[in-house]
Parts: sequence; structure tokens; C-alpha cells
Amino acid sequence: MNVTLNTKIKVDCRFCPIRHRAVCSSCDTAELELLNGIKSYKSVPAGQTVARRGEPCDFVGSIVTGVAMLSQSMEDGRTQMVGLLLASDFIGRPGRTVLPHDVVAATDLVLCCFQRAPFEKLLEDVPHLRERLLEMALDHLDAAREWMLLLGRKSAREKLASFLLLIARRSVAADGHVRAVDLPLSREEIANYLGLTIETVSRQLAGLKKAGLIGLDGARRIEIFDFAALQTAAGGALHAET
Amino acid sequence: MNVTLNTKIKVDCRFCPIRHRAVCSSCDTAELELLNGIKSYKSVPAGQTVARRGEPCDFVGSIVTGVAMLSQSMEDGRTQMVGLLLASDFIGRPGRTVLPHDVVAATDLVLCCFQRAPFEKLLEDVPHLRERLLEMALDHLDAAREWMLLLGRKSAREKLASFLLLIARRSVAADGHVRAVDLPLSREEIANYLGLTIETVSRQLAGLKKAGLIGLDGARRIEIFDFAALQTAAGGALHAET
DNA sequence: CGATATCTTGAGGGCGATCAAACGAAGTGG
DNA sequence: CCACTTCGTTTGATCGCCCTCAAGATATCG
Repeated sequence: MNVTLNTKIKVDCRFCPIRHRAVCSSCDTAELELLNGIKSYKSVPAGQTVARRGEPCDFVGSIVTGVAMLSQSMEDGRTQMVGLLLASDFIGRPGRTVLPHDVVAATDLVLCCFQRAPFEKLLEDVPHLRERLLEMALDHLDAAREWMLLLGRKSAREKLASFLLLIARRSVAADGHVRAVDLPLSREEIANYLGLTIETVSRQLAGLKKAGLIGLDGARRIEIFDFAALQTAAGGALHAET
Repeated sequence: MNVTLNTKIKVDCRFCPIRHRAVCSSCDTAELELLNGIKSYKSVPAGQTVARRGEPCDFVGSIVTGVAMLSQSMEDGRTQMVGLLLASDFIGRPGRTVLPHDVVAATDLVLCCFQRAPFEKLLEDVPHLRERLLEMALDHLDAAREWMLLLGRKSAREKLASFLLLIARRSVAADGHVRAVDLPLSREEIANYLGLTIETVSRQLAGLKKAGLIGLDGARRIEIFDFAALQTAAGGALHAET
């Protein structure tokens, strides 16, 4: 466990940027106070491992800022990313000290961590916490299943288009469309997310650019010209809600 | 919704075959009585749709016997199975009446159903229920993520070997090894589960047979000769816990 | 026994992986 | 300021796995 332990000044929960979306979102003031008593912040630089599969992890917590990756890999090195955690997402599994996958920082992270034991005790006392945790787990389950369709059935082009839409959708601040996005992942990380090789990722991005759907500004900055066409290139909407 | 509504005689929960593994597993006698008041059994013949994506589903429940499939599909017909539900697994999502995927019976099913509204009320009153539901959701999340590694990174041969081991492991009654298993899925369903075509499934099974790892007796009956070799053919153990 | 699925086997082609090299950006030291 | 790294990305050429298309074989049921 090589996480930088910067137990900085605690931010007042009321001003926390993820206050309304994290595990604590449905807690009232008194419950927040309980959580506040057991929380501490950690900073993790990009590229660093937060927790390794098979090794015990003594804390759980929320991502305050940054992007983390969950991945599994085989003995010969093949790696598949199985989850992308963004601000407000929860790290760790209550009741299990050993994680089934690696957790690595894709960008610099700020975590709001809780010691495992007191947090699990709070879980029993605060129904709002367990409620929210269940809801978040089910959301992630749905997301994982949608990703399974991508991994099992979509072409390389469709995978890339889907990925760009995912990133764009999540980067939306308020209204409709964001034109330009910074990818939080390297080519290799994108490849591991999509079940492809870096070469294929690179080629498909070039293809989408040549087709006029996107613009590339450097390796990481992407501009989306045509959302509707990108949606079509991604294999269309999932729900045939006609 | 074309589920056969056979509200038969209620089985006493104490004698229920999934008593110790389903959502109700950590409930005490009094809590069981509450559940018993709102439950009803349904039988669903193999092949029938239990719930369709996008359409509201007015019940949730457990699988008592049989196997159900969760699948997602694209407009052009490409289909990916995203979950395999066995006895004691839970169907439906509390808090959401609309499912994000189709639920189809792979074999004849017996379901223990709860009307949505009273069940959600019970969820609030009975902490054991919510606790267990969270645990089950997290287990399924882990399983889904392991399947993502298979879909994204494994070869056809490895996929088949992994699938057979999965089925064999789940068919184990008591001790170690089961030699022969009946596949609960057709070739097409296996293909949809593994992100392959039926032809590839058929060929890989033939290949595993020729390699002496398994025996085929008809289309559905499989005999496993060499567990260790099958494990290796599946890509090895996931956890490098050395 | 014929009709319809379901499964197996065969032949050929395409998509993405693999191998290999060139390119570009960022950092280092002379 | 310019060689010279190093690392990530791009581009090119070739190969192989799996998909596709097409029969043939086997099973299931009237």
C-alpha cells in the first residue's frame, strides 16, 4: 500500500463538491457529523496503485476529484479494465477486506477515506448510508452489464465511438453538449478499457477524424463535431423505446 | 408480460430449498412471516420472457428452481447475455420499475415473487433484507467484472473452458468434483453469453473433446475428464496470490 | 416417416492482433 | 540552442483467429 497519507485539514462536508452524489448524499446533518468524525483525506498521484488485488485494504472511501481505474489481469499480462471510477464513486467493498481487482489512479486523486471498522459500524446504524450504497452498487452493476455488450458484440469502431460518448456525457456540466473533452486515459488504458490494442485504438480514432465526426488536438484533447453521427457509429441507442 | 400466473399453494418458507441463500436468508422467523404474507409463486416455461427491457415490471422475486438469462441487444439483433441467474438469485431492482435488460427463462422456472410496493415497504422496515440485497448485488457486480475480462481478453478456447468450469463449479452439490454436467443453455445462448458465434462454440467444444479434456454425450451433456487441464485452458487462475 | 429446429462441419474472407518502424513531445546535459 | 535520450503515439505490412456463408448431420415432434 503506497498511498500518500496526506491527512490534511478536513473539509466541512457541507461544502464538499460531491456532497449530493456520494455515499453520504442522503445523510442528514447529524449523520454527516458521524462520518466527519472518521474521515480523512488522501492524495494519490496519477499512475499510483491505490489497492492491489488479493491484498487487504484497510479503508473504504469516495473519490472527491480525479479518475480511478479498476482492472483485472491474467498471469500472462493481458489486462482488462472493469470499471472507471469518477468523482463521488465509492472505493472498496464493505464486508470484504480483500478486493477482487486492482485500483489504480488514472489522474491525480483526492480521496475521502473512512477506516473500515468504524465505517462498517456506521453502516449498521445509519440506514441512509446502506440505502445509498445499495443504489450505487446497482447503478454500477447496470453500467457493467452495458459494458459487457460493448466488449462482447461491438466492433472496434463502435467501441471507440461509445467510449467517446461516455466521456463526453460525463464531462457535461450543465446543459446539452460539450464540444471538447480531455481524455482522462492514455491510449493503452483506453485499449484495456475497450478490449483492444493501442494500435487499433489509434487507428479508429484516426478513422473517426477522417470521417469528420471528431477532431484531434494532441493525443488527449478530443473535439466532437457531430454527436448524432457519433451515436450512430456507436451502434445506436441501446433502448428501443419506441 | 406473458408470465403464467400460477399462484399455487405457498410453500412454508422453512422448507424452501433456497431458504439459506436468497434475499431472505438472514431474516428471522418473524421477518419471514412478513415476507410470506406478500409472496406468490409463478411458473415460467423455458424460453418464455419474464420481463422485457424498457417495460415496467410490477414484481421482484427470487428464483426457486431453474436458470434465467439477462441479456441486452442492439437494434440490428446482436445480443449479449449479461447475467445468468440461478436458484436463489434475485430478479428485479428495488426502486426502479423499468429493467435495463431482458429477462428470459433458459429452463423452466419457479419464481417466488413479491409485489413491488409491499416489498419495497418491507425493505425499509427489515434491515436484514436490505443488508442481504446489498451483499448479493456486490457479488453480482464482482461476477460481472470477472466476465468482462473474459469478454474483452480471452480467446474462444479460453472462453469455452471458462464457461464449462463455471457451470461445473455451480453444479457441485457437496464435495469437490462433478464429472458430468447438463448444460442449461443452447449453443446459441452459450454463444451470446461468451460473445461468440454458435459455430465457434461448436468448434471449440469439439476441440476440447479432441484434446481429451472433456467428453460430449449429445448436445447438452458434458463430461469433464481433466479439471486441471481445463483450468489451464481457461487462462489459469485469476488471482496471482503467490 | 416427413417437417422443423438445433447442432456440426467445411471453405473462404475480413477484422483486429502482431510485428516493426517512424514520428512527436518532453526532458537532460553539453 | 541543439544533439540525444525516453516514452507515448501513429502508421505500415502481414498474419491468424474468428466470423460468415453454406451444407450436411442429428435431434425433436407432429
